[in-house]
Amino acid sequence: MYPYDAQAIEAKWQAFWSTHQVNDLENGPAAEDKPKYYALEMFPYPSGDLHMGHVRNYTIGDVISRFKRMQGYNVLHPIGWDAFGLPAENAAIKQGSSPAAWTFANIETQKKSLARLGFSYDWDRTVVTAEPEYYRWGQWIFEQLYKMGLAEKRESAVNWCPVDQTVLANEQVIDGKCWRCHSEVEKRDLSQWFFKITDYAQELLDDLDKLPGWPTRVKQMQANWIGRSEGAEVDFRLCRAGVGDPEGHVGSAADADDALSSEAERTITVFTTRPDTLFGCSFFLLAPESALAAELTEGTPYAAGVQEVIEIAKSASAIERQGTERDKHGAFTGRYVVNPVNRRKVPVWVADYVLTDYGTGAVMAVPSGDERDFAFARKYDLEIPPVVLAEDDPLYSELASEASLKVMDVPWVEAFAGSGKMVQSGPFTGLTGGKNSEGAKAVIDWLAERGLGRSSVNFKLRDWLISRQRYWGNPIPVIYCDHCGEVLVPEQDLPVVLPDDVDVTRGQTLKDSPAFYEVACPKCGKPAHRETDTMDTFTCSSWYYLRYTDVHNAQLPFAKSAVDSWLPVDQYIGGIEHAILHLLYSRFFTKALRDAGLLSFDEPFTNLLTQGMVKLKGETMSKSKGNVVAPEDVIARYGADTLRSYILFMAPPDKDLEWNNDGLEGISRFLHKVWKQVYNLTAEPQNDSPDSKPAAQAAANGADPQSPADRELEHQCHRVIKKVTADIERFNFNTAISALMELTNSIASYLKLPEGQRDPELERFAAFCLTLMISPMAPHMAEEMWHSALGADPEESIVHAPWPAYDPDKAEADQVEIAIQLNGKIKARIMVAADLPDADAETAAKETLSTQLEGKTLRKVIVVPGRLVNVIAN
RNA sequence: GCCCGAGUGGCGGAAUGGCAGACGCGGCGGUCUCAAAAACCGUUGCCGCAAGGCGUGCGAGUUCAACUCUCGCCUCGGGCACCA
Repeated sequence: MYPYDAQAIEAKWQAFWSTHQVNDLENGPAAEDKPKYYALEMFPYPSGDLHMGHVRNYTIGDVISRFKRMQGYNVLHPIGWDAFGLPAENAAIKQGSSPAAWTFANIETQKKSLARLGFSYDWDRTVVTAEPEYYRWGQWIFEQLYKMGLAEKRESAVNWCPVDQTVLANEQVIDGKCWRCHSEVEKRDLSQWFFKITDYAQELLDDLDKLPGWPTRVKQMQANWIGRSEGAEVDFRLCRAGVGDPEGHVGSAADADDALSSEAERTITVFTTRPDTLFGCSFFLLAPESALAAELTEGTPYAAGVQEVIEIAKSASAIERQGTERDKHGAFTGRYVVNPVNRRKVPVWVADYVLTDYGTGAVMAVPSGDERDFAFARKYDLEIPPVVLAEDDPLYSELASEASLKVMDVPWVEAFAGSGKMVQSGPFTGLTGGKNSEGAKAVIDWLAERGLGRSSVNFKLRDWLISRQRYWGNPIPVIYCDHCGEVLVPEQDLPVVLPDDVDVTRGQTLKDSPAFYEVACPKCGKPAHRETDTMDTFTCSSWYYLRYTDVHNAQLPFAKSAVDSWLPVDQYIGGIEHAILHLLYSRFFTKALRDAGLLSFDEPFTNLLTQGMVKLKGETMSKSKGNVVAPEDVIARYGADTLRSYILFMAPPDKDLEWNNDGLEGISRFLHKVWKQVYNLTAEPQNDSPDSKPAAQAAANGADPQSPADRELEHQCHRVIKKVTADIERFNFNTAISALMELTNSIASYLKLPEGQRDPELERFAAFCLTLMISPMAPHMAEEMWHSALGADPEESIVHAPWPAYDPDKAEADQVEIAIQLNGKIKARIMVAADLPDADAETAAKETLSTQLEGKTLRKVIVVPGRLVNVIAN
């Protein structure tokens, strides 16, 4: 035996794995009879070297990959880089270099670190999104989506980050701030490219049910984000201008008749989830910045009021967004609409809490049933007629059978938004009211019969804004021609290559590269210019997992046969921060590409593991806080195997991990112990069998243990194989390592026996088990022991060794300790045979408790085999 | 406000409704050593000399038996939030 020198061993085997390409996927016929397994970790963004979060993510994926390989799967385990994006530009500006130089240098750094950690990637399948071989196909996919009507350019109010000088998708605005630089996001009206993810809103929601292997938390977050609401559209007729009282209060039915009969004005449709409260609608609201509000008030004395609300909304947004209770602002427009259900004439106001881009931008206000409308009505002194009441409300007994509106104001301090009984609601009075209630359905039916409304569904999800006014991204393959308009770059001209003559350090953009910008129209040949926006980096990461299956394809982004045989990803692993962003976009891409006929599955990731963060003293590690533990420092001191094992052992993978240097010492001690034991176990003089494969032989033959100590060690080996196998399958890596520690403790006891009393075959078997089982976590050390202690074929890697099997009989103990309870309280523990019949266990328990049972009446005896006997007596 | 999680020794954490605290860290005691480190051995939930008692955020309930299931709270973490 020689001392465990992690640095030397790790360098040696990393070189071996690299030259022998042990982790490359065998695509040959030999692999065809093996089941496929696609293990994937979210690829890194190359911003500097790897941090502990990466190490955790990739260690988990590596253990799963190695384990599955040993179990006989054909494992696809690739890596790549999400290489476009703003940080590269910012770094380039800061350092006076180029985004490409910075990015590719970081990729080299990370590549070395990944190799230094011993991760078993198929390096032949690496994908880098900033390389034309990859982004070409991103452009191609854009064109497919365009042809399907899923990509379009349109004018819209969009999120604009003034610091990063670009627009942002809804998903990239967190609490009103830019997800990257945290500056306040503004609204701007711009013409931008969108992917129509909303076309898939319903399917994206429904198919969450097809993902039992995803954490409920993530599914819940996506469901919230998609935000489906069921309800109805209701048509309100706008009264002719000049009708109504100037106060802006509810008018009479006669007024309404007058307004409607004299001139059929336009219809304004609203969306509501509470059609059952329609009778309680006492005013009507428009978003202040809506075109309709401007149109209705233009040239009237009310225009100034509306303008004021718009100003308030703009100026106060920063502060008010932070507050829990935002003050509401509104103004009367001078106009009225007619409530279709009772023909009451209600005033139209603008209110800053009405969103332009949800529903129709217009709202029927029911102050008695909606908190916001209630607050607005109180502030502007508008009527609050009660229409849905809780049955224990004192008002209810008074109004239970009242069909017409009598009570115009509720005495409450807040709105009642719950389920209750409908009152003052004409023919619907007495029905149950509430979301999706019988009353709501009855009102929808009534409206639908008369053509005044219809059931409807709304989503919070917005289309995905993919334009970015930045250089370092995938160019949008579109040319603008004065004659032909918007023209796609012909497929044979792809990729549109990102030019390298743009100097971002001088604030240049793609427009400043004439060679890029000035171009002939592909249709008419006349001078035209290219789109200068690039695509959101999330478009690059929405399909990289497909490209891995067919990285070198020069005809297509991937062959259908390749993705259909490898996908969906069996296990995806990454951080919770992508619960909505990347994971929602990727699901959308998969569905869109399926509809384009490019693949034939519905969901990209069957199982998802969201790993917890690595923290130091309760805080997230970050360079700016200066509380970073650098992986390279830990590797330099202890080696990669120790770091990997430590990170697996300290916490279950989905929980946050608190960094602790003492724990690191502990795991290091454990690995040294394993090393020492494996060499001690195999140090016995061997029976001169140089040619055979002793390890495999030991496993096949098993041992023939004689002594109780032999039987105990053998049992422990089988028990631990069973446990470690089950634990890794459930990703309980921490308890898998605990079980291996237990095995080393058993081996330590066995090794205390004098040499003559130990069975060399059994010792080899124990060494064999320990080495194989630790190999997914500590692969370098395992590989060294596999060869130098267990005598494996010098050309073969432990990567390809089969996972050890256990004998179910031997995995169970012969003797077990059972608890003897009297009335549920433990009184004694006794050793019995594991297969002791219940009747005998009962007898043994009664004997044990004989003195305590004296003078008592036996009521009942419960025997749980192998665990306990509970005697009930009094 | 709404929706998810999570609360177990000094610490990280274990427990298909069946012996709470596996495993590790730390602590204490010891062997070896001139000494220390390393290594190894023993011990370690709390109170108690002991017998024994108390213990999984709090309060009820179901059960022979509850960390685990049910109901009602408390605290912490996360997500969403004027979505009609």
